Amino acid sequence: MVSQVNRRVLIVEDDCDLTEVVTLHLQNEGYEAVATHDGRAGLDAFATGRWTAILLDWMLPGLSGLDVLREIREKDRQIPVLMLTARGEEADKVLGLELGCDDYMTKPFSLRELTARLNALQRRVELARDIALGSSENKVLDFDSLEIDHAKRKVVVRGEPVKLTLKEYDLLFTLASHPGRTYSRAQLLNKVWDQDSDVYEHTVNSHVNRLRGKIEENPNRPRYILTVWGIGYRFTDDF
Amino acid sequence: MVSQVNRRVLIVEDDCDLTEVVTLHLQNEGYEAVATHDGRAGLDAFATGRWTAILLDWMLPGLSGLDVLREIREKDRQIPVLMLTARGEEADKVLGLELGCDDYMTKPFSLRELTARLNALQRRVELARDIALGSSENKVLDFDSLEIDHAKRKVVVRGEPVKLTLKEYDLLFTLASHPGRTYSRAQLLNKVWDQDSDVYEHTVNSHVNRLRGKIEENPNRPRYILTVWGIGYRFTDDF
DNA sequence: TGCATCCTTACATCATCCTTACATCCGGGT
DNA sequence: ACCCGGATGTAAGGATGATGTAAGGATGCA
Repeated sequence: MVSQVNRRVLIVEDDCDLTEVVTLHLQNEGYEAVATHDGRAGLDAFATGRWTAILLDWMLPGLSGLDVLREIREKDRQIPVLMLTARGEEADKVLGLELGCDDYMTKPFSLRELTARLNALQRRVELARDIALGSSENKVLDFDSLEIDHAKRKVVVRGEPVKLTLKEYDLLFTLASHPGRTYSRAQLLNKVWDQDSDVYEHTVNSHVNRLRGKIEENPNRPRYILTVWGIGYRFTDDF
Repeated sequence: MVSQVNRRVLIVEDDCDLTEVVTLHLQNEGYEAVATHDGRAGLDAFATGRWTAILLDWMLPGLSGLDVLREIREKDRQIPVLMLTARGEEADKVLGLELGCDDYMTKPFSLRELTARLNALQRRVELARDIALGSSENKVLDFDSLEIDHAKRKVVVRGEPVKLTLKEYDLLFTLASHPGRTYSRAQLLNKVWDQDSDVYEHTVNSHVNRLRGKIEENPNRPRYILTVWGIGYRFTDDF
């Protein structure tokens, strides 16, 4: 599961039964969730600025959901807003989305889908923040003394950068992406080599051999790339 | 209306009638839209790196939409993906969203809602990019003996100002903006050259060659602009 | 027209890859 | 325990295709 550090959702919805269910469910999913029951209270809560997302009902007593959305967007263009509504009218959805909400769900909705959509939204803003902060978006596979930085296609073994060729790298990355999973030579040919290149399966052995020579301490007693006799190869899952 | 500069959508959907309608509609809305009709073609198109969003069908011949999503997310965690599907199953939606798509629509859908959701997604990433750029714009990239002043488009190497042509500068800046990241020639063509200029990939080599001649001490043993064999080029990150 | 820049082209050079041949290992049957 | 056949390990070299390089013609702008 993704790191759900400090996701705090403000719920603005007048139906108390619904808010209770949603609140509990989101709390179960690791969110901090607080409900308010009309637009004014919602805006006051929003003003505290402690929220990472907002769940906003369309139909509210007093200020409408749209009014609330508008006021929110005047102050904060960034915070993700997911609107809820009993109406399924296309025109309403379009209007809501154009006014700056990020997603739109029609009642009745499934709690799991609500959570999933909320998660997707939170993931996106968290990603954006990470990038803005400069922490690279690199996916780095990190095994005990073997690191694979896929964005840079760089491999470091026991502290030393290692120069791998195209095929060597692709082969390693494919295997290391699913530690413990066994790939036949044919499967590796399909993944690493061109689809229709007619290449001997033995070629895989050859490349595995050179790869081991570069990343294993004892190539004849490999620790990372293991042979599955009669089947193929797998990356170890001893981590 | 928000600045709709260069929104380019890649559509991956096997139903040709549908893609045609969607393509036309999106073009009407100011998008550049191109359709591919199976997963493999979609991934190939994705690899060019010229898209700002992806519209992805769940059911595809060959690779499934989920497979495509997975491969896309391995390479790019950022690009917004909107999934389309005939199924309305909650479990599917949840799965898709958890695997990293940003929104999910069930067929049949309204074109206006599709556009609205796509707009909302694009707005969000553009916002994120603006924020990210705001913090790094006008920055002077300063490598050990190579300075790039982007506001002035001036480059100084080992104390000496160097005169670069338009393309040379754009190429250098693109690469140097993300040290360590590898760009394929196709990606560089898309970033540095006009989108639809049909230029040989070898042209990139040619420019890299001249650029090296101007900024490298030993052009045949480059220190800044490195070749990634079989892939493309990258700016060194040895700083 | 003159100039700078760019794209193409042709050719040289180089890294990588596939193959090949042979050694070694494994597992099952006797 | 031994042997055998097939699977795997190993290393080297030529073929292949990618990249480096330089020159010249095309293009656009002053």
